[in-house]
Amino acid sequence: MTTMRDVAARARVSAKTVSRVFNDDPHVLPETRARVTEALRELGYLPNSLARTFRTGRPPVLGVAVPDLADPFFAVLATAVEQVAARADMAVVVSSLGYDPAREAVALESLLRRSLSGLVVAPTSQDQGHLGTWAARLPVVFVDRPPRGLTADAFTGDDHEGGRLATAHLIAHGHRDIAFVGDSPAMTTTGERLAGHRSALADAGLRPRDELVAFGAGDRGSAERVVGRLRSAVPPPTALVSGDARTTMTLVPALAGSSWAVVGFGDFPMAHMLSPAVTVVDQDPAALGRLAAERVVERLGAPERRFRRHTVLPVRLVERRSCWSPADASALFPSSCPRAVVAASPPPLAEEPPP
Amino acid sequence: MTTMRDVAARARVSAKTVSRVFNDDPHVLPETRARVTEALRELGYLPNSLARTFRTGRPPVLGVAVPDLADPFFAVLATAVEQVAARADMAVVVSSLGYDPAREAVALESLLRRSLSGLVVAPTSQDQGHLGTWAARLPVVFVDRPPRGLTADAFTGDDHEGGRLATAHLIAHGHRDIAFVGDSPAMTTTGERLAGHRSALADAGLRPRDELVAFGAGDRGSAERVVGRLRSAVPPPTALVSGDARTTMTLVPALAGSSWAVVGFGDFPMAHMLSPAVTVVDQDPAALGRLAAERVVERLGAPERRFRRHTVLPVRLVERRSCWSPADASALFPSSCPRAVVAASPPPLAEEPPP
DNA sequence: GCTACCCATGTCACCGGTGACATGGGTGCC
DNA sequence: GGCACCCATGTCACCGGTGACATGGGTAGC
Repeated sequence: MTTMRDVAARARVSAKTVSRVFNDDPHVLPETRARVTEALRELGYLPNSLARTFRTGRPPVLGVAVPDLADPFFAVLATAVEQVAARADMAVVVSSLGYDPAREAVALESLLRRSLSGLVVAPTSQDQGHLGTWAARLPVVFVDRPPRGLTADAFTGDDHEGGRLATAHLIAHGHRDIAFVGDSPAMTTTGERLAGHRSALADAGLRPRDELVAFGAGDRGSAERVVGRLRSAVPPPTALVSGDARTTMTLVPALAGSSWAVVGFGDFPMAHMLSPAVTVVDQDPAALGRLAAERVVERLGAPERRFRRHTVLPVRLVERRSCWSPADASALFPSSCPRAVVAASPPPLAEEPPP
Repeated sequence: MTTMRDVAARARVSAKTVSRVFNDDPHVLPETRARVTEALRELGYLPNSLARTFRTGRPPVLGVAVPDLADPFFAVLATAVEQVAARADMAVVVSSLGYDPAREAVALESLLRRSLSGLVVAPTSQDQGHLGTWAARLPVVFVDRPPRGLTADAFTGDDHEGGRLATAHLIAHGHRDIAFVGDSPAMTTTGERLAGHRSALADAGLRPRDELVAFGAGDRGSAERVVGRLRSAVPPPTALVSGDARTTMTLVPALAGSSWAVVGFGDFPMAHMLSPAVTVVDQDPAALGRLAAERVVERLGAPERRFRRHTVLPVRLVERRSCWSPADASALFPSSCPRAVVAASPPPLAEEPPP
C-alpha cells in the first residue's frame, strides 16, 4: 500500500504537502502541486480512509438496522436511506436485527461499536432504553415504530388512522362482521392499528367482537388455525383486516377458497396481482427511510438545533378489489387483472416491481 | 470517550495490561485482572474499533454490492452474506449499485476505498476489469454473474441448464410455440438462458423462431408492447419463458387475460399466489450469498490456498401450474390455491414469505 | 549457586493522515 | 530600512490500540 510518505519521498516534499495537495489546500505552489500530482499518479496512491477517520474521529458512515432485509418494506426503506447517504457522501452499514429482542440488543450494540456517525433503526423489541448511552453520542432516529424507554427522533406511519381507514372502508362496502389479525398485541404498531380498527367499528355503531381478533399467524400452519377459528365464529366474518404485511402474506394463501374481503397493512410486490388483489394501507417505506436519513444528516450538521421529535406520516388506502361485499364477490375473476380502483397513484412497490 | 489509557490510570497498570485483559491474554494475574475489569466496568470502556483496525490493518468488514436491494433476490442474497459475516464476527457494508454501468464503477470504487477485507459483488456491467487492482489486494467474489475482464472467484446459477429446463418443461406439457423474453441480450445470464432455451428447442426438433424472442420488457408499457408483438406472430406462442424476475413481474400483469403458460427465472415472494401461479426456475439466492461469503472468509484465512474459480450451482424447477398446455388451461381457477406440484420442497421465498 | 527460562508487566514505536505551530523568504507600507 | 504580515512548506505530535521487545523477580534443574 502506497502511503503519503511514499508519495512525499518521490515528489521530494513532506507528507504534509502531499496531504495538502490531495485535499485541495490552496496554499501550494502550482509547480509543487504538479510534482506531487505526478507522484500520486505514478504510485497509484489511494488514501487510507481508516487513518483519516481515526485521526478526525467522525467516520462518514450511516447505520441502518431493520428486522429483516428480505422484507420488501425494509428493503425499500434501506434503499431510501442509502440514497440519502450517497447524496451526503456517506457509506451505509446495514444490519438485519431479526425479531428476537435479545438478539436485537446485541446486534445493535455491535453495529454501534463500529463508530457510526448516525443510526436509523426500526426496532421490534419492547424497550430500547439500553440505547440511551449511544443516543447521547450520535443521532439515532427511529422508523416504523417509536422508541420505548428513551427519547429520540421517530418517523412512523399513522397506524391508528390506518386501522380506522381499513375498517371504515370495509364497512362502507357493506361488511359488518370484520376480523382483525395481527402479529402480536405487544407490537406498538399492531396495537395502534387494532385501536383504529375498533374506533371505526364504534363510529359505525358496530359492536366489537373479541372472538374476531386474533394474533400470531406468522406461518402457514398457524394462519390456517387462525382462519379455522374465525370461520367457526357465529356469525363468521365476511372481511378481515390484516395488521401487517407478514401476516397478510401467510393469511392470503390460507384464505384461498373463501370469499372474505381482505385489507392488509403494508404493500408488497405483486400484491395487485393476487387473486383477489389485496387492498392495502400503504405506509410509504421509501418516505420513512428518506426522512429518517435526512434527519440524521441534519442533526449531524446542526447538533444543537431542535426538531420535532415524532413525525407521523399519513397512510394511504390502495384499493384493489379485495374488499367487495359478499354480493359482489362473484365478479372476481383471475384474469381480469385487478388494478388499483380508488387510489390516485399505485404505490411504489406496485408501480415498479423489483425484478 | 474513555480510552484504554484512562482505564489503565484508574487501575494503576499500563495501557498494555488493559489491552491484555480486554483481549483475554492469559498472562495476567487474577488480582490484576480483577482490578482492571473493575476499572473497565466503572468507566464504561468501549473499544475504539477504528484504532484497533487501523493498527492491525484488517478491518472486520465485508462488502456486499448488488444492483438493487429492493429486489427480493438480492435482498435474500445479502441477508445470507450477513449471516455468514456475523458468524465470522464481521460487519457488512451493503451497497446498491443500480443498473447503470457507469454508476456501478463509481459506487464500487467508493465502497472499496473504505478498507474492506473482502467483497461480494453481483455486477451488471459488461466489464469489471477496473476491479483488477482491488482484486489483487482483497478477496473479491462474484455472484449471480461471472466476472468479465478479470479473473476472480464466482458463484453463479446454472443459467444454460435453467433455460433448457424451463423450455423442456413447457415442451413436455405440449407447447410447441414458445417465446423467450429477457432484459437484455448483453447480460451474460440472459444470454446463457436463451442459449439453454434454444438447445431445448433443438433437442425436441423444434425450429427456433427469432420473432418469438424479445428483450426489454422492464416496465409495464414496454411489457405490453412486447406481449402485443408476440401475439401477432403466426402462429402465436402458447407459452413464454421469462429470462429474469424483473421481466416476470412486469410481464405477468401484461399477460392477464391470455392463457399463455409462463415459466419465470428467479423466484419471488407470493409467486405461488399469482393467477396463474408462475412456475419458476429457482436460483437459490441464499445459497449463492452464503457460498460467496464463505469463500471470502476462507480466502482471508488462507491467502495462498487455491480454490475452484467458478462454481455453478444447480437450478431447480418449481412447478406451479402456469405451464399447462392450452387444453388444460380451463382448469385454472383463482381460489384453487395453486401450490407446488412437482418440486420436492417449495423455495425459501415461498415458504417463509417476508412480512 | 549459577544458568536458563518463565511469567507478569512495562516501554516504546508504529499504523497513516492531519491539526497546531514553526520557519524562513518575500512583499508592502509607513 | 524596519516592521508587519503573508505564503509555501516543513516539523512534530497525536489519534488509541497493539506487536516487538525489555525488565526484573521467581523458580527449577544440575
